[in-house]
Amino acid sequence: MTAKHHHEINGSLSADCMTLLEPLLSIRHYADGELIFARGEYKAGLCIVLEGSVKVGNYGTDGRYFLSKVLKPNESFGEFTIFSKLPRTHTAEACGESKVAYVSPGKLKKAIMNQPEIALQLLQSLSTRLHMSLEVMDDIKRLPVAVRIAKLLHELNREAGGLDVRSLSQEELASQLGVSRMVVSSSLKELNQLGLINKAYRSIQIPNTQKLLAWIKERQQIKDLL
Amino acid sequence: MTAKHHHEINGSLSADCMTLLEPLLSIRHYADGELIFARGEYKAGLCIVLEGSVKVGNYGTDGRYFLSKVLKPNESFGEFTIFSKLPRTHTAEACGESKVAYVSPGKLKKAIMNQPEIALQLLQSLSTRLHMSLEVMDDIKRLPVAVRIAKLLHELNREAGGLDVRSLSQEELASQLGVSRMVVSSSLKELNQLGLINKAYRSIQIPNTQKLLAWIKERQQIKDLL
DNA sequence: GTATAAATGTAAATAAGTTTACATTTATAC
DNA sequence: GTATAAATGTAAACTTATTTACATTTATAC
Repeated sequence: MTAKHHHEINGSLSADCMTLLEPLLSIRHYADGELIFARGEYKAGLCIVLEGSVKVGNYGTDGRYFLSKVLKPNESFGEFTIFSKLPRTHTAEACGESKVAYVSPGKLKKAIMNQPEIALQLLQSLSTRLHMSLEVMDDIKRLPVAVRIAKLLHELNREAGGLDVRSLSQEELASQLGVSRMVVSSSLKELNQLGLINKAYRSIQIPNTQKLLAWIKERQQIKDLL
Repeated sequence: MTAKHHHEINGSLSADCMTLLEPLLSIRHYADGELIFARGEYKAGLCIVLEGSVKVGNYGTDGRYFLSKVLKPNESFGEFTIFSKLPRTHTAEACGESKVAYVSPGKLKKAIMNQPEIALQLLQSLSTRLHMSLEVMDDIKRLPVAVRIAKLLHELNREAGGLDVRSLSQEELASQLGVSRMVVSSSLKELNQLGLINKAYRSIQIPNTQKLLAWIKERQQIKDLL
């Protein structure tokens, strides 16, 4: 991919967007594990993670937990409660001490009418996230778990800014991918033996990002993009 | 779900939105199977299906085809090429004689700045589609194929306006769900034996929508929304 | 009508991932 | 340091879906 065409794929809100939204925000603090929104609630509003993280997922009738995504600062959720009048379909909980901003539907819509740049920013975030979501769905359909784990690790590594992925349990990886912990364990063993990762207790290092990426690309099943 | 809260979940563009966008559209006709955009292309632009349908998917390096979605009139695609400057990640092909509208990035952005209502409409479409996509991903993680087929049939049936789903091969269903034709065949057999569908050659009828929905809800694994 | 192509049915062998169960390692609280 | 909890390793039994292979049914072109 040429430099000209290289763009970070990231669904979080840009600094510009945060500046534009700042006057609209009501800020709330949450303790670790505290409920932010529950599945089924009709209270609409855009939420933006400012500090800490937010776990979005659902509890099955049998008590099992299905994780959808762990949101980090500048990531938003709940757009559809504003623009599509749908109820909350996922439960959001603070993951560690967290600071979350809230924007009411009325305020946001009014702001968009006055400052359409806000809309452009939100459109960027939503279109990127839709795109990422569709890509992940494609991956689920065609890639074995080991490759999907490799992609997730690479992604987490990139987001964290090239650092090693500390304090990340295999349980969490499994939850994030929607697979069992056991298959994560054996896949990581495989990646480790190939020298693509260095695994330790609650920690995975990627010694060579390029090498990992090359390994993934070989297994993508579809033609590479430029 | 109360009437007050009932909303059709649908990612397509509203009639209002189509009216707003009308002056911006360049229209093109495509023959059956004709290429609209190929994976990797950088030509940005929003596309809206006006007539016929558009198949969005990708061809694997081994020739296998992975279908993402079949788009029907008033459904759009390619937003992320405008708002996120990403290349086309999927190949779009006409599926039968089709009429597709095209909006250039410049025109669309300018129109949004002048008429922010357009942005609200696009935000609705995108947030709904993101939401639907995340729901499907949840389903993939926790539901057996038979239930996912039932949900897809119910959805197709609803979209088609309560009619039977004609001219729908099991191959297409399999492609859409990303599973093999054989498991679709046996799942349909199961649904048929339960009296939830009537299947025939290239056609599936749903005799009782409520009954099918009830069967699905029993198997959703998570608490029903209201 | 008949031949052909498309779609569907079915079943055995295989593969991938889950579940269950328990051992082992590592961190942390006291 | 030691006890305890959390995380990880591993393997067998099981489940689900794929692959391969072929038979059968249905539509369509001639």
